[in-house]
Amino acid sequence: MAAKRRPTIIDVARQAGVSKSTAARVLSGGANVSPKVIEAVKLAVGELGYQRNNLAVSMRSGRSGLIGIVVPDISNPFWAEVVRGAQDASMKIKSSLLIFSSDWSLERERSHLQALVQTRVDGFLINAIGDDAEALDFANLGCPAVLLGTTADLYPGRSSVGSDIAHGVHAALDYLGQRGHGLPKLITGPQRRLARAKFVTAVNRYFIDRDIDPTEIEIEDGDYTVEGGKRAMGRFLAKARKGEHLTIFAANDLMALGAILQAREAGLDCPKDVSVMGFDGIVAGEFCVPPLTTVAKPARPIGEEAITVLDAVMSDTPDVLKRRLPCQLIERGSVKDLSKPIKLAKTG
Amino acid sequence: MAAKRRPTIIDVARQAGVSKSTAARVLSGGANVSPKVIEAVKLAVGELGYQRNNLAVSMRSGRSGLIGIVVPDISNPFWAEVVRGAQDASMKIKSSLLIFSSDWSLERERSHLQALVQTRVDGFLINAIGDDAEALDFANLGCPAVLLGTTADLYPGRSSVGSDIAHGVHAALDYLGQRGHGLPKLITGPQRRLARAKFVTAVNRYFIDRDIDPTEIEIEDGDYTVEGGKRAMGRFLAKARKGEHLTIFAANDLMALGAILQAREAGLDCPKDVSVMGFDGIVAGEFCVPPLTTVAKPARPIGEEAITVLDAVMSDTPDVLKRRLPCQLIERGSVKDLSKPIKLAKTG
DNA sequence: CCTCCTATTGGGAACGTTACCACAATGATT
DNA sequence: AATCATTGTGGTAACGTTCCCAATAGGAGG
Repeated sequence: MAAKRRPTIIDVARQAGVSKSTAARVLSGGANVSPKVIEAVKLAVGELGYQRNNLAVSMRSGRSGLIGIVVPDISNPFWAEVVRGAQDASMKIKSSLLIFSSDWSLERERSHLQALVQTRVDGFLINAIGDDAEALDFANLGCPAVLLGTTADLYPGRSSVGSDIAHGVHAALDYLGQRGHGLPKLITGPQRRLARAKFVTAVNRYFIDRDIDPTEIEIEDGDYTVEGGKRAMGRFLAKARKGEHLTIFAANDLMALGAILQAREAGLDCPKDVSVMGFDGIVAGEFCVPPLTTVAKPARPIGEEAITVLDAVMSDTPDVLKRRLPCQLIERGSVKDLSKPIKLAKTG
Repeated sequence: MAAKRRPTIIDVARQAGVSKSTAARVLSGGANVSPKVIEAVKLAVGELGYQRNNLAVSMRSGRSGLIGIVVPDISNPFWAEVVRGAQDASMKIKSSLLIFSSDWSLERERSHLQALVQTRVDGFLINAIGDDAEALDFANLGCPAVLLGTTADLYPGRSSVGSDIAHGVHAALDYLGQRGHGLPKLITGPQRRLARAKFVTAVNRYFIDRDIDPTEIEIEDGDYTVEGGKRAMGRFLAKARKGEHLTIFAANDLMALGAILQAREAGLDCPKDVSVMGFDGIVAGEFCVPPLTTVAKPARPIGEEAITVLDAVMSDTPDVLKRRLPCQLIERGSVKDLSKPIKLAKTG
């Protein structure tokens, strides 16, 4: 088939009987155009079905209206939510979102970054994979960037938006304390990672600030999966005293879910025999039994705020903005109330 | 700060002491270039940190390397998974993905579509919102498109990729039959929507093909949310006979989850008193109690396949491809096995 | 020595848009 | 009546790339 060429502004101008300068003026809503010309051009646009070629505009203006976002995995509900927030916010600044999943691979991350630069995005959001030495060097990219999440602290010169983990941990531990729980046992992420260090540090700090020695806190490592949570819980159960009420604080919801499942398999009931506090706020926690009490990270607001900050960075604001959005405790049903001093047979 | 301009191929050429034509030849790996020139140009590229400007390439070549995808909501786990599949597949054809959420709004859909056309995407994937009269007219867009999901049938001239709902319904009903269940009660989506019609039709067809009259099947409408599922289940429970084992087949997992929760609130146990079959395969169903038996739509393969088909369409293949990917039954724990105590007598 | 062929290189146009400048026509001001 | 500002319009360059064509050099063959 003939696959007829898309009409350009020149076609519009010819159809309207004016020069392309004049047509461009009409299209950009510029002043100083006679009413009859405006009408003629708009008519021509309608007849031809003219659609502005943003590629040409981008090249000419040096602004592509494209924003990149690189997350570990877009199919992960948390990151999907972040992307959603970013998308909503970028629509407001008339930009489109280009997404990439790095799959926690440094190599992919690098390749995505190159693609972004070559596409001439106006800026990008990224959850950087590299944790320390591997940390990627953004500086020479010469492109506005805002970091997402915890690893942002490794790049002091870059703006970032993440959740306030210390605040979330604080809220969770406050809640556990109110409900009469002592030192919780932690199920964390893999060792030697910044995310884990931040979580553990926040817990320790909380107790130190209250003159409580946190060194006795038991920790088992997971890998942020349900299976990892089950295994960690299995280890806790193996060394637990008979009849002891276990209080678990998991570093993410999937591991918390695993802990609950593992307890059930061991014949223990949550929240009667075991209390579990999660960290994330994924939807799955809403429907499990018992529904998971957790600390929700503000995923969507993180995405929105990141775009706002990026917009500021793109408008060559020189200062570095580091935003930490507060987490929110979501009380559901996986933590028992032990605060009643009298031992009683509660309605389970 | 000076914000120095990004180097162009002209800068590279100057640095290497050759013309831009020659530099371009080297960069495109073209033949007929002397070895020393190749080396000089590559050196210059390294020194200057030259990155090809894809905007210019796109304009010149008429191919942007951009693919759009419009889904109802990227934060919905199902669609996130589809997007992930599309992303992986588009990487293989060296394209980047531009995402948009339509939020089931026709107006937004239209605006996104315009943005896509103006960005000069090479093609796009879309889960069209319009169900009938509202159906969007893609034809005049003059841009390769592949439709995602059930509404694709409304556009006979367009290629599409979706799940084989009839196949999934078939698998689910086969399973229920094997486990000794009779006619299930249906919790469907809102009336007067194509998706609902497809679901109900598939159920009816299944029974008619087996000489079973499906007209007695009870249906309650939901809205694809947990709350909607709970309300629908509440209505079923209100009219259920005492001691009757209820067999529920929900048109999506969230409503199935709602049904389970509602049953529990009514003091009924799933799967002892109530059996629930879902449809979707979302992760939340994996961790609820009981874990949800469901039919998983092949979300990621749909995304991948859609890009493959789009690639074919973009290479001006004239034929229309309509792909239906098979669903997969995921047996977990929400359907009771009634086949042992009761001998099923075939009616008809 | 002249011609032809090949290998290598440079020049220029084109993709579609916008911004700037120049120009003409009109009306207002001196 | 001459000058000036205002309004409307058209021409052209530039963004960065690739592709086509022309041009040059050197060597081979007559």
